[in-house]
Amino acid sequence: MKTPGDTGFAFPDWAYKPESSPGSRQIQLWHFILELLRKEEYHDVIAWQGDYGEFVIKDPDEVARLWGARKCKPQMNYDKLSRALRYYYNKRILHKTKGKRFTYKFNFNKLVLVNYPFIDMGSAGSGVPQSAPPVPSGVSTHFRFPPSTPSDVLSPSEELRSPGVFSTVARRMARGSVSDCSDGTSTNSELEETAGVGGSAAEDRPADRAFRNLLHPRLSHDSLFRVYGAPPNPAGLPRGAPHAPPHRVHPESLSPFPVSPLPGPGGLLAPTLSPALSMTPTSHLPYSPSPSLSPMLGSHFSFSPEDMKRYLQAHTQSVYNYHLSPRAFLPSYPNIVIPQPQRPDKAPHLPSHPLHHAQPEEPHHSPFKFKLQPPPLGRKQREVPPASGQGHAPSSGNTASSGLGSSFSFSNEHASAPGQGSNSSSGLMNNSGGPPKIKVEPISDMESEEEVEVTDISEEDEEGDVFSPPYSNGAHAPQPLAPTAEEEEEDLEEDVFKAPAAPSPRETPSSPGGGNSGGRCIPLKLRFKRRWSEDQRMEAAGDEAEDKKSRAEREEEPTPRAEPKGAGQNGEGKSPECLVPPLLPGQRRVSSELQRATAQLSLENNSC
DNA sequence: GGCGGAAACT
DNA sequence: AGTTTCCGCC
Repeated sequence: MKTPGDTGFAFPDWAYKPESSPGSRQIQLWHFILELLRKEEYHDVIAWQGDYGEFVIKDPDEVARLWGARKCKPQMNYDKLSRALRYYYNKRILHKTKGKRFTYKFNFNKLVLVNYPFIDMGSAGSGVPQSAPPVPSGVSTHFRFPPSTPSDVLSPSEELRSPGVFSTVARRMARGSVSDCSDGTSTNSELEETAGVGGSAAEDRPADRAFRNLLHPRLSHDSLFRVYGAPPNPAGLPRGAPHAPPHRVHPESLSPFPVSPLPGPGGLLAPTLSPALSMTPTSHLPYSPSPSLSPMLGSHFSFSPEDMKRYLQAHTQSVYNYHLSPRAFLPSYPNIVIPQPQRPDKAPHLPSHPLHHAQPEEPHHSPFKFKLQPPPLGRKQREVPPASGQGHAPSSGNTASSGLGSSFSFSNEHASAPGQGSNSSSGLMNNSGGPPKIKVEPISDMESEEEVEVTDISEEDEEGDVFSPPYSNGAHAPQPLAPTAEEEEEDLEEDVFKAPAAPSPRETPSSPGGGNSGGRCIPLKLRFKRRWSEDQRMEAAGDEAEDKKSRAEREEEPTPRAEPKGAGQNGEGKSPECLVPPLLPGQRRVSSELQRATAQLSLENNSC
């Protein structure tokens, strides 16, 4: 079956970085989960399993303990942790794999969005997201993203996403920032605390040691994506191997790939195949390393229309192949490299020093020059708590340099905006408080329009929600089924996708030809931003569809009212999975759009 | 075990 | 906003 070497699920490294969580200065649970998942030491407590993004918590108590330690919440337990996890359902960051205990699944698409609400390719040499899309490791191909420099765009402070694989930890260590917990010392974040933090003082686990290993730059840019592949670690540690060893890792060579090593997945539960996330090449989609990509591989991108076009197309394709949502994906990763099936190991840039924590990686500059959205920097950076240092309170965080956490947050417009905002129960929805919100059944709005309607490539259908496979028949239009619930999820992604791509007829002031009205580069950004906002607005208006509660508030009028939510949530019914056939047409459309957009962008870019 | 409302906390 | 805590329900 697949290449043994690359087994494992790889999430983009940004996914592992706490900093990447938008708006949160502290590590978020999903980040933490990801961290644990990527470490072999914890494979006996939590491990990938089944489809891409699916993981099982083998030892709930331990996971809870670790989480509690991390957050300095000694009383944490699985019940609480799981509640937090459940909140992710609404956000669509996570899904529960039904029928399997303690098994959840990440929604990669969502994560992308969350992390890159504004995708920026880094202007002037700044960064492209270094992260990588999930790679179908099974196939030996892996993506390679051009490393980028966060530079100005996102976080000047560099913290945000460093090119390397490092997580905060590394950075922290490097800069000696404080950890969130009491131990104000250097703390290596993550796991370490486990040992020394919250109550369970040093337990003396190997974690420490292991932890350190984690820091290794094993994932250099190139290897990034395969993240869990088999790095220089043939020893037998199946790094992120998908299979779930009952205890510790076994070198066994189970099917390395996420296909579904576990029992059950096969056909039993539909959930196993989550189209959206599943990168499993074998599974539903024929992943074909599209040759088209090859040309661009490695080479850097130039903004010429041709390149752009090709590039985007390639991306599109690849995205589709991987079942990723181009919307989210494309813009993010301009230079995807998909190596032919070969040993991933050959990555050019391997970790130079196994033990060296420092990240060697130097940001390569990406050739890209435009940035889609200006990073809303600033804003909350200031929040520097009086480092109390001890206690258990989550103090500190990062003091000095860290300001970046916020960089990702949506700009104000979005923050409150509907597009995403949907969340659960909390106060959001009720801004307006009393007035009953009317829920509009959106039905098709978003797609109808101009842009791309790649509707579904996206996600969720886990059991219906993850991304639906392409319509093989070309005949079907996207989402013939129910435009309802699941569909709207995609909107989010669409936004992303659209934003950059489409020259909006209406709003974009900049004329396609002249491109910039006025300020060259900046206008572009603004344009995107506006565009984005608009899209969101539109979608919001229309999509509301079922989103359970999330939608309630919509963006209409912001009325800050602290009202205890009315709770009117609609029952959410999960639709049984419905796989949608592959959409070819959509794809095509996308390409067109992309091309057009590309052209426009190119022009503009040039002007810059 | 899992879900989700509600309130509180940071 | 993102949990944390508590709880009733299935």
